[in-house]
Parts: sequence; structure tokens; C-alpha cells
Amino acid sequence: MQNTQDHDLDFHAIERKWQEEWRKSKIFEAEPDERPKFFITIPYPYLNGNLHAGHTRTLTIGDAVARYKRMNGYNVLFPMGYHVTGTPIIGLAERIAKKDPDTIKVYTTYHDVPLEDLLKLDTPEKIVEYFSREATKALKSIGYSIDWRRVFTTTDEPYQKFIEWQYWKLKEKGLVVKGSHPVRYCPHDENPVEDHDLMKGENATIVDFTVIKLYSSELIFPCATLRPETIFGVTNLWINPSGNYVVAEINGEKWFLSKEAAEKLVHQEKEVKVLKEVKGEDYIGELVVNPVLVGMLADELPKAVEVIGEKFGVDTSVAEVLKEVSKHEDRLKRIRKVVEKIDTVAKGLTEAFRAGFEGIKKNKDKEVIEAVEKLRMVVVPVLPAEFVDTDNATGVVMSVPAHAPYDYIALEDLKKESKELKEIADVKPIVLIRIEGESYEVPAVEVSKELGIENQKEEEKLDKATKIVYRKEFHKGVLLENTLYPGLAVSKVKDVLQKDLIELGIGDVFYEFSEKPVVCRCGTKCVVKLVRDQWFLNYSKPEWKAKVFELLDRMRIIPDYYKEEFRNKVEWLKDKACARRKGLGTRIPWDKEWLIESLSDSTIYMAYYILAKFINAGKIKAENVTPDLLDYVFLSIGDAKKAAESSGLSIKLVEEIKRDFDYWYPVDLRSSGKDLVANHLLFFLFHHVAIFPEELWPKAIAVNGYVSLEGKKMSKSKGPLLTMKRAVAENGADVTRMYILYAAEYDSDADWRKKDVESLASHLKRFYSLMKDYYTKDVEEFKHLERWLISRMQKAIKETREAMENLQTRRAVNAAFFEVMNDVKWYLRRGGKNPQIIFDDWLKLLSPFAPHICEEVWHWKHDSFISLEKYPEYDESKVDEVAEVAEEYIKSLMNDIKEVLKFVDAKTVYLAPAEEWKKEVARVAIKAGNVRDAMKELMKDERWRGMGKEVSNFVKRVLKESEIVEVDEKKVIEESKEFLERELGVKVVVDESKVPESKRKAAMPGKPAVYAE
RNA sequence: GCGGGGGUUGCCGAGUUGGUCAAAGGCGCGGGAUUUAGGGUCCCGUCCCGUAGGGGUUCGUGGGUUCGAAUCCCACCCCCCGCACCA
Repeated sequence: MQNTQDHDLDFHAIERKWQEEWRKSKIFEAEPDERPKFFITIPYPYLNGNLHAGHTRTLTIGDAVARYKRMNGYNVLFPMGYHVTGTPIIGLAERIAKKDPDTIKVYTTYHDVPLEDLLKLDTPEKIVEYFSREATKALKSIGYSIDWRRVFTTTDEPYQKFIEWQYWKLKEKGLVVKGSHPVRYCPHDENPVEDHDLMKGENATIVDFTVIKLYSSELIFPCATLRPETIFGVTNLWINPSGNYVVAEINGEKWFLSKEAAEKLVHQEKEVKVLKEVKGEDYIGELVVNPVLVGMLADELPKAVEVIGEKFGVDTSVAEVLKEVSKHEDRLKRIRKVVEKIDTVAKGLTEAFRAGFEGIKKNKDKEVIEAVEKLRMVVVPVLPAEFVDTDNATGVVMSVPAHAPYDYIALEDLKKESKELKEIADVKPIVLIRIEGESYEVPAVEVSKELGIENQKEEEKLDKATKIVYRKEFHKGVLLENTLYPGLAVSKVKDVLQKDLIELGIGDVFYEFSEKPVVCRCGTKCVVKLVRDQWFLNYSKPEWKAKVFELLDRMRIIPDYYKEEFRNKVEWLKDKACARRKGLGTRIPWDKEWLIESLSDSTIYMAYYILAKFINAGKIKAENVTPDLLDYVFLSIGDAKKAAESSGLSIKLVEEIKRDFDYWYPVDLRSSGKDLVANHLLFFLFHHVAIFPEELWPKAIAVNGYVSLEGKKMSKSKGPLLTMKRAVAENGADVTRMYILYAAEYDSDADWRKKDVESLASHLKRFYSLMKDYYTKDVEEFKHLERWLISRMQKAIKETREAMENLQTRRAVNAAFFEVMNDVKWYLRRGGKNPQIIFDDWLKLLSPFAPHICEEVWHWKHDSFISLEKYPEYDESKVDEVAEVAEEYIKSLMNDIKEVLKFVDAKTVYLAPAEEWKKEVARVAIKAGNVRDAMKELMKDERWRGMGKEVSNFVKRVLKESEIVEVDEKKVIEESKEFLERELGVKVVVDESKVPESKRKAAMPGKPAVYAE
């Protein structure tokens, strides 16, 4: 398998050897001492499978930082635990137990679990046991510097005690409250449906439709809308004529709604009693009253009613009611009054309207026409539209032709197609929104015309039109005078209006999926269910958020633009249901029916690592973990004596635990994948500020991206997947580590590519053979080239350190490995004989990334652990600019000569270093000291204007040469003559006289004239 | 829709305090060397033109600022991620 040359490098043997040495010497077992401490944590992995390349990335970054900090004099604590609470492990056990073929396939092929082992994992406990063992093996095989004495699992009894304590604390502070919330629910299973139990509809989210009640003389028509503000512009309702509807009692009110809707409402805390099943078409032409507009227009309506009453002998008692209403100034109060008398209002107005409407068909009495027009504002007909989906919300929708292209076009169609409804459908759109910076009169009408929409069958165009109108109105729309909130931005209106309508008793909320269908694994269509009496973490509490913002302000977030992201997420975070019926975990201590949800039990567990050491050593048992103990250790509440008494531990031990905690806390860095930003990391912040005093709040968070496999997304549950174990087995720990660190920076995603991994492996082999060839050799001579190499090493050290301080592992590996490698190559090519002069530094520099191979090579000369050596310091005194510039000079000279030789087949190259001319520009440039000022100065001179680039190029060159103490070009060339001749295959002579005048003139400082013949 | 990030040369991916940028590095591809295995290692080349180190055109699109823009400003197009009770 391996080539003959690789025989002397067995990654695995080296790795095993040093892992064993580290373990024996306990060098990663961290105990408090006089050094400054550094507490780094990585979110513990969830163990419903093997650790994979994604974990490998996050953990390797963490380990590289841990090792780097350790080598910088910090006492580093890097612990690890396992997360198993929640439902996925239970689900997995069930699927394994019933030998689900997909599960078996995924776990045998991608998680690399042997079939016979897998089939045994038919209980959650066995799964936890198996995968935690595998995880430990994997983490050890890759050589992380973890303090293994602190490992734990989230179902451990003492851990549950710790969680209970935390929840009591939160409860005391009023941060755990009761409420209800909507969930995706399977009526057949009678359970909330989790993602992996979903057959269809993974992308569906739950949206809340505002339901607005309009009243016929007998029924309520509950219109569902996402844009409640359009209630001010309703001209009619739409129902599907061929749809199945019901008349049902909903919480005691008589509603007309789709059959599906009635079924759905059962799950949304509504009393539903279906009275009869009906067809949509039977209700076409029904008239309904819009109570909102009735209230707002109460002044003008009595007269209209009376006119009609007089002419047609209709009961006008409603006019009296409306007069009463109009006595109120406040519009909301008016509406409330209308709602109080809604029966009278609905009956009176619809009857008046009907009489008037029929009347003017026969006799076009001007007064009556006006009265009807007035009433038409508040009394609207129910009309047919096939586009109404009875499976979406209530199946009853408002028509707002001024702002909804669908509504406008459907009305136009109706006028064309239906004789009976022609007249009633002939309405004027009511405009209620003004769009800033646009000149629309009636947006829906104009946009529909612009797009040339002919009829309601042109769905594509209609969707486009709807999108255009909606987008403009949402962003730039302002409500007009004929609404309840003149001047309010459309984007702000929804919440206010929804709340007002509900308070008035004419609004409601209908939860619905954004996408359909949503189907459970069992084949049943899911519904939205409102779960009652649920425990919530009260994240929306302003004081709590304020503290999180405070923490965020002083925290370091890497990369820094995530700080903004965090702020937004904190802003957006609402209360979170923290209790479950099902799953592994800890019960809510005061309400044992409920389990604490698994993200909610993983917020401050870093503190638990302190206890875990004592627990694993057998010094603390679950029964010792009492609230008093934790109060004392974590919060300095009470005293050691009390804590000791309550816990049954000795005072000495209690004090030792407290000392440990005081030493290690707070967390200095939490390094995590970016998938945890919107959940775990947020909760991590919230719970820290809730439980701990300021001085124990975390210091920094770092976020990294995902890992894909040959360009494909990895998936734990579907594959493809590369396990950590396999990556290490196939490539070795150091190769895996270096690759993953180098593959991407920060939150950008890394791609695992076999080809690139192999290429990196060969680079590492090359590194190793360089070490073999030179490391133990004595330095023969020390000259210009050695100074150059050492100088370059300083740059690498500086760059690597800077990168590591910012957690830029890609940049760090690039600087510490690839760039140094290139320098060493150049050095050897130039004839250098002593690359080993930088090898001690190089090994140390690389040791956080490829610790095993570095440890191995280091021990060829040393007895200490390189893992505990001091990380190289940048030493400015070793920087040799002269040497560096000279090498640059040679490189550029070589390129120049090569360029010339491309065109001339020559045997000899004559060189003439720059003459003492063209100095004017150079002098100005040198005086200015930098490009910017030099150019500013030079550009004052007419001669240089217009040739900026040429001049600037020249300036750059000049500046470069003059920044360093003069390079003696002749001398440098002479010293490297042999090298140049060897590389170029020609004779190299420095002789101005051989270079023709024309060429000589082209020479510049740092760029000699070249003549080949 | 809201919020965050991003569009660079065949690919991945650096580079964004404007000027050392035709643009690092890796991969791929082409050529060469190596006691020459189509493997490994090393070297060279890899936007276009060019029989002298040069010139031309590039960094999502279109404008603008500037002596000078991948880098700054404006508009537009496109892509990725999160939007929850799920780890």
C-alpha cells in the first residue's frame, strides 16, 4: 500500500506511542497552580452516532488553541463530556430494535458500526454506552489534549442533581413560567412530530394567520389573513364554491368555515361543534358586515339607513344604535360599541343594503344610490373564487382589490363571466396604503396591468404581481387616514392590529403551516396544536435580555461580525418551551410530569466539569450534590461548613472543590460550530447571566463552519458521513488535524477532499524526511543564507502567533507549515546546508497542529515534551532585512534573466546594475517615505501626472530598495553567481561595458540591466 | 420577508486601512529533471499578445470617486446560512 520510501514513517505507530506517553505522564490533567489559567470548552457532542468530520473540525480547533495556550505559559483546562438527553437516541433505539433498513444501512456504512454490534443497540442505554466508548476512542486516537478525568454523560445522576439545582435557581428568579405554544402535531400518534419523524414538509414553518370576524345576520365569517390591515379595504369575501364547508359552533359562536379548518381548530384550544356540513356555493351572495368599518363610519351610516328605510319600509332601529356609537370620539371605542350590538347591526345593515341594492335596479333614485354606496363600504358580499384553498386556514378570505392582484383580477373575471353577480361584484377598490416614493393610485390594479394579467388563471404572473405589491407595501407602505392607525408603517401594523382585534372580540389567531402538506411518518397529515400549560424559559423578559446584551458587549466573539449576529438573535429570541413529555433527561423538579428539554439542560454545564473530576474519582456521589453544596461552590452562597453538612462531604473536600471552581471559572473560550449560534450559544449566554455573578461570565466565543465531503453535505441520518475514527485510521491523526485546520477559516465551510488530504500527507512526509536528513546534524557554517532563513522564521513565528490569537487556524498552518516549507526549499536550492538551525522553532511552531510527529522528532534531540515547551517568540533582532532583500533581489533578477532567455538563445548574460540616474523621482519617494505621500508629492509635478501607474510602480521599486540599507547589487550578484549559473544554465558576468547603452538606461535601482548573447 | 455572510483567474481559496496585485497557497493540467515505473520527489509553466526583462484585458453587473480600485461610494443581479422548541 505505501511506497518503499514511506517505510520509515508510520504515522500510526508514532501517534500511538506519544498518546501513550502523554497519558502516562498526565501532562494534560490540569490542576490549579500559580500560572494563569485558560479554560477552553467545546460543546459536548450528541451521541446518536459516531463523531464525524464536523466534530473533528470544532474539536481540532479547540485542541490547537489549547496546545498553543499551554505552550504560551497558560495552565489549560480542556475537558469533554457527552450529551445524550432528548429524543433522538430513543428514536434510534426504537428503529434499531425494529431493524429499520434505512437506519441499519446508514449506521453500518456511514457510522462504521459493525452490523452485529449495531443490532445489539436496541435500548437508549446501550446506545449511550456504545457511542460514548467509541467517542472516547476516537478522541484519544486523534491526540486531543483533553483532561479525561472529567468526562461525564448528561444522564449521570449527579448531573441531574446539578440540573435540578439550576432550574430551582431559575424558578426562584421567575425565569421559568407557564404558557402555551403551537407545535407540529400528529393527530394519529397524538404526539408532537419531530424532524426525523416527518415524511413530508420539512421546510414548513408555523405561521399565525389573523382571523377577522365579519358578520352576516346569522353567521360569523372568519376571514384568515396574513395582512390584517387590509380589513380597512375589504370589498367582499371569497369562498370556494365547490369547497366543503361547515357551520359550526366555535367557542359558542356560530362560524362558517371550511371543514378542514373546523377539524384543525379542535387542536387550537377551541371548542368545536359542527352543526351542519354545507357547500360553498350555497353561501354565495350572502352579505356580511365589517364591524371595524361600521365603527369608523358610524357618523355617515344612520342617514343612509334612514333613506332606505323610508323608501322601502325597512326597519331602521340600527340607525339609532349607530348614532349612539358615533357619540364616541375614539375609534376603538366605537368599534367596541358596534361589537356589543353586533346582532342588531348585522341584521339592520344587511337588510337595508339588500333593500336598497334591489331597489336601485328598478328605480335609479339618486339618494338611494348614494345610500347604497355608503352602505357598500361596510356591507360586503360573499363571492365565489376557485383559488380559495379550503385547506388553508379558515377557507374564508377577505378580498382587497386595491392591494391584492388576485382579488382585483378575480373581481374583473366575475364581472365578465357572471350575470347574477355582475352588479354586486362591480365595486371600487378601497385604497388604504400609500407607498413612499411611488406614484401608484391603486397598486394592485396598476401592477396587474403592467404585467398584462388577463385573468385569474395566470397564476405565475399573479404571484409575481402579489410579490411586487407586497414587497413595496411592506417596506415603504404607510397607512392612510381611512384606517385605525394613520401614518403607521405597514411593517409595524400587524402586531398592533392583531392585538386590538382580539381585544375587541372580533379577532383571533389561526396557526397554519407555511407549506403543505406536512405529513407524519405514519402517513397522517399533521396539524398545528396549541400545547397548554407548558413550561417556558422566559427569554423575552427585557431585564434578562438587557443583561445578555451587557455580557455580549464585553465579550470577544470570533469572528467579530458574529457579534452583530448574536445581538440580533438575542433581540429575536422569544420564550422557549423547556419541558418535554418524552426523551432522556432530568425531570422538572417541581413538576415531575415534565422532562427538561435537552438544549435547556446544556447551558452552564461547563461548571460541572469541576465537579466531574471529584465524581469520577469517587469522592462525590449523587446524593452529595445538594443545593447548598452547589450554592457554595458556584455562587459563594453560605459557607463551607453548611455545604459540608448538607452534602455529607468533609469541609476540606468542599473547600478543595470550591478552590478548583474559583480557579478555573469563568470559561475563557467556548469554541463551537456555527449551527449552535441561534440556540445553544444563546442559551449559554442567557443562563450564565441568570445564574452567575458578572465576574463568572464567559469571556469569548468562537464560531467555525461545517465540513462537507467531496463537495457534498454530510448528514448524520442519511449520509454521506466521514467519521473521525475513519479519518484518523485512513490518514493518521496529524494529517487529519492539519488538513481540517487548513481547509477553511472561521465560519466558512471546509471541504474534505481525498486528493487534497493525500497531498497534505505527502507534504508531511516530506517534512519528516527533511527532519530525518538534517535535524540531528551539526551546523557547519553560518552565513548570509542562514541569516536569511532565521529571519524568515521570525516572520513565520509572528504570523503564526497573530493567526492563533485570532483563531485563524488556516492562516496559522499556512504560515507555520507551508511557508516555512517553501523557505526551506529555497534555502536548500540556494545551496544552504544547515536548515536544521530553524528546526527546533519549526517543530514547536507546528506542534499544536501536528503534535505527534513533532513530539517524535523533538525527542531525537530532547528529553522534554514538546507539548510543554515554550512556543517560539518573535525576535526582532533576528530579522535580517538585508538578507531578505538580497534574496528577493536574486529571485527577481532570476526572473528577469529567465524572461530574457525566453527569447534569446544565449550562452552568457551580462549584467549592469542601475546607474546614477532617474534619481529625481527616487529622491522624492525616499524623502516621502511611503508610497502614498510620495505619490501625492510627485503628482504635484506636471511631468508625472497622467502616468500615475508607471510612476507609482517606479516609486514602489525605489522605495523598496531604499527602505533597507543599500543593497550592494554587485556584491550580491557575485556571491550568488554560481547559483544563478547553475539555475539558468548560462554564464553570468557583471560588466557594464558589455551591456549596450540602450539597455543600460532601462536599469533601475534593484533591477540591473540585462544583456544576453 | 427579516437577519447574517458571500460572489476573485479551470476548481478550491488568500487578498478588502486604495498603490510591492495578473493577483499567495493547494488541486487540476502541460513540460522537464531524477541510474528515467505512466508511482514518489524536485523544478518550470499554466488570462491574451510579444524573437529582450514588455504590453493588453481581468476580480458578479452597470455607474461613480481617484494620478491610481479586486479593495471606497451608489444601483442592480445572483448564491449560502438561521428563523426555534430540534439536536
